[in-house]
Formats: sequence, C-alpha cells, structure tokens
Amino acid sequence: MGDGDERSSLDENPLTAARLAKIDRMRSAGVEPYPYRFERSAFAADLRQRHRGLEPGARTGESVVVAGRLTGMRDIGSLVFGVLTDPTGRIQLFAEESLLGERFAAFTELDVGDWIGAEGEVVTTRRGELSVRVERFTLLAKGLRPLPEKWHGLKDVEKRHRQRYVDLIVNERARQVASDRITIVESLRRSLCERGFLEVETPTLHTLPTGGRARPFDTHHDALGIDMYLRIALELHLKRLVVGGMERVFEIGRVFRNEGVSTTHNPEFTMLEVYQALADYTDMIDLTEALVVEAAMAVLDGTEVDYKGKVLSFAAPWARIDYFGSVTEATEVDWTPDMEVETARAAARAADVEVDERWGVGKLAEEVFGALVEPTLWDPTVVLDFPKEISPLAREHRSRPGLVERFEVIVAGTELANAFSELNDPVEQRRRFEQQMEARAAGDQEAHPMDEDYLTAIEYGLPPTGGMGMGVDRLVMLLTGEESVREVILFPHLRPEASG
RNA sequence: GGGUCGCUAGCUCAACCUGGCAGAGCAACGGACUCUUAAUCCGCAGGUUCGGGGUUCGAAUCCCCGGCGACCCA
Repeated sequence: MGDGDERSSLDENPLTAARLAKIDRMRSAGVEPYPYRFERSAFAADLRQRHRGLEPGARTGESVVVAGRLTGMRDIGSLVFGVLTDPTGRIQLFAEESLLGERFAAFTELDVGDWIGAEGEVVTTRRGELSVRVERFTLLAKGLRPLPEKWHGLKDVEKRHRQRYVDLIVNERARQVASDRITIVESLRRSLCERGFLEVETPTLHTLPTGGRARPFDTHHDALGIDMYLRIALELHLKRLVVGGMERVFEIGRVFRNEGVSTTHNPEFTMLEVYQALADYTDMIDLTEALVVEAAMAVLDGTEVDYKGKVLSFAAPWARIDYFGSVTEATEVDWTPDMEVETARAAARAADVEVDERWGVGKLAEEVFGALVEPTLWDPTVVLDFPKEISPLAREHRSRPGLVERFEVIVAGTELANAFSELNDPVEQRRRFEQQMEARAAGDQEAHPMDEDYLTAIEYGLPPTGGMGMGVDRLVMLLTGEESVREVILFPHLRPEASG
C-alpha cells in the first residue's frame, strides 16, 4: 500500500481524485492537510451534559476546542452546519460566513469523512441544536475515500468485517459491541482481582500443543532450529505457576486452533483460564456463576438478554444436571461408565450418531451428549461428572468410579465454560498421558501429547486445585445478543479476497 | 463437507423470472439559499454488472467452471 499504483487508482476514481486535488491546492496555498498534533479542550458528550436544556438561540460565552471526524454537512449558502463525531458522540458545528470571513470558503471545501478540529463558542441554534459556533478550524487529516451513505450506512456484512474501520465510523452498533466487549473483559478481570487472583502472562509459542484437544498451528523458531506450535490452551503453564506457589492465577489470552473459519469459529480466540489452589470443581461452579453474573450486570445491568429471539437468563444458581444421566434420558438406554462398549455403540447408532469402532464408552457418550443433549440446553446449565476417558487432566471422582470431577457450562446449546478438580497425582497423570499416547498411536491426532516438563512440575507437588476455562468471545456473543463470532471480534479472519 | 441465496456506480438498491441502449436514491461535481437535523431546489456526471469460459445476431440476465460472503443442514 501507499505505492505509486495506489495513488494512480485514487487518481482514476473521480471521487477520490477530487479530494486529492483539494490536498494539492491546500499545499500550494501553504496549508498542511496532515498536521502533527492538535489540542482538544472538550468532548461532545461533556458539552451535551454541561449544557443540557439550553433554550434555542442561547449563547454560553464558553469557548471550546472540539476535534473529530466530520460525519455530516449541510450547506445553506453563507451558513454551513457540520456534524462532528468524536469518541463520545456527536456535536454540531455552526459555521457562518459573516463570522469566518474569507476562511468560510475553506470550510465549505471540507468533505464528510475529514478529521477536523474547531474552536468557538458553545451556542444553541434557533432550532435548539447544541453547537460550536466556529471561529477557527483546522483540517487534521484529509479523508480521501467517501464514507458510505448516511442513511443506509454500510450493511454488507463482508465489507463490514473486512473494513471494520469503516463499520466503526458509520455504524453505532459496531461501536456498541466493541465497547460492550471491553466492559465484559474488564468485569472478568475486576471480579477475579477482587477475589485475590493474580493476572499472569504465559508463552504463546509452545513446544507441545497441550491443555486441550485441537489441531495446532505449526510454526518454526529459526535460531533454535525447532518446530513450535501456537498454543491451543493456557492450562499447563498456569498450573505450573500454582506449583510455584502462585495459588490463585488467571490469564485472559489468545489461543489458536487450526480449524475452519465460520460465523461460529475464529481460528484465534480469547480464553479465560483460572486456577485456585485448595479448591475443587464445586468452588469453580460458584466462581463461574459469579464471574458471568457480574459481567452481565456490568454490561446489561441485569441477568437477562434476548438471544435468537428468546429470553436467556443468567441468574444464579444455574441448573445442574448429570452427564451420564442426561445421556441416559436422551437415549432411553442406561448409560454408565462401566457399561459394555457394544451397548453404548448400539445406543449411539440408534440415536443417529456416527460412531468410530475405536471409541470407548466415554467418547461415545460425548458424541451422543453433543448431538442430543447440548442443543436442548438453553439457560446456563452445569453438566456434572464427565467420563475419565475424555478428560486426561481432570481428577478422578471422589465417589463415582470411571468419572472425573469435571463440569461444563452449556448456554444456548453451546459450551461456555469447562472446569475440573485438577489431577495432581503425578503418577496417575503419567498413566493418563500414556493412555493418550496410545490413542494417538491408534490414529487420534488430537490426543494429548506427553508433557514431561509438566510431569516434573507436578512431581514437586501441585496442591488440590480447581481450574476453569471460559470462551470469552462466546460470553461476549451471549451478553451482546450477537449470533456471529465475527460480530464480537474486531478483525475476524475471512478468506483472502484474492485467493484462488 | 452438502444445499439454498447473494455479489450491479463510493453506499443502499432496481433491471434478471420472460436476453434487446445498465437505472434510481443518497454521496460527488456545478449553481441557488443565514437555522439545517436524511436540509431543500435546479443542473451535470459517474459502471471490469465478482472473475473466466460457453450459448446467441445480441448476455447483468441463460448454461458451465472458479472466487468471496450469508443462511440452513451435517
């Protein structure tokens, strides 16, 4: 970008060529269209708040300097109304030839889309619109490309995502969702810090893709001469920190999973993971409820939201259901961890679930759960006690053989959070890793790899620990009512336009 | 992965079914207007119809291949 070709394409389009010509005219008149800095004294929202309820035609005697993007312009001859948008809102600019004199012509030369600064008295017009009566103004940056039409705006979903900057300029909703996401993440962070959790940062580049089941992105470290992976989870590094005595830690960070792009999946997304020493998964239920309810209060000032046309209530306590119990109910076959694999396989087939001959009862139960139970859960539901086979990092259930102390929170038919009592017996953890290696050897590419360094860490002693992971993008979707993950990520991944 | 729909001026959309000069509104450009709020009025200009191929005297339109997106299904 910014090369000669770019300039020539701007020259070719009459709309941008006219604006380039204005720049040339300004420069030959000795005015720089891209100055270095500007001093603002007031924001639009502050002015509106301070001068609420002014009579039409009022003068305040207060002189302010505002700055932002010119997003509207109405030229009435020797009078021009401009609309200036800054990060807090809009304020009208009221420009009169009688006041600006020879500078008035330059004001009318401005284009919608330009960044400008303006100084003048805060007044209201005869129609009562709060305005800055322009005495001086400065072009801060010339906008060469025309903004989308003011009434219909920019609707094309693809263009809104590829050119999010334009979306943010013209669509209030885009700004609102971006702002809500910030509010939600701030709330998560505040809730955790208030409870004594420390926020940490762990490596994004991993030598092993650990902590979850997913295909990783491969990368390479040139100087070390080794292949590396972008992390697929935060888990094992955070638990190493608990071993180190950081008893309550969390990270809000990007993880990367080498999957397709769609309205429900972005290959990089944001996870919250929390670990608390001396706690188990029941403590994580309480914590998860609290984090989500507090985030909902922060952004909605309530616990209900309209989602896909229905009311979704986050009010605690959330419903609790049993994992195997829910699968039993859905299939009318009695599912237990020690049932015959053939029985489970037949039940899965009867439920129209595609099965792999190599799967055990746990994996079969997982598939049936995903197909029959998960989609039916609407309000947040805590699904308790998972099969051991699919949970290599979770601790065996204290009273239910074959199960682990693990829960997922399902909301609106999808997983929001996943938590367990962390497996802290290093001998047992090694056994679990070995089982995963066998699954990997049998062709399960997403089976968890052996992580010797992690084993060494917990051989020093991991205290009883509860851990929880939550998909932040998904939480933002739920709390903003957005059905596409692309709406809550500022720059979602799309296929390159020119590919093929 | 499968199906359906969409892609036309800077933006929002017509014209496609039934092939016959590619249109409108807003934005832009020229002009009028000292109180507008999608300002109004007069005038003027603006196109790789997503890309490629085919059928046809003639393709935005019909057919085929490809690209990107949306929705539904798996």
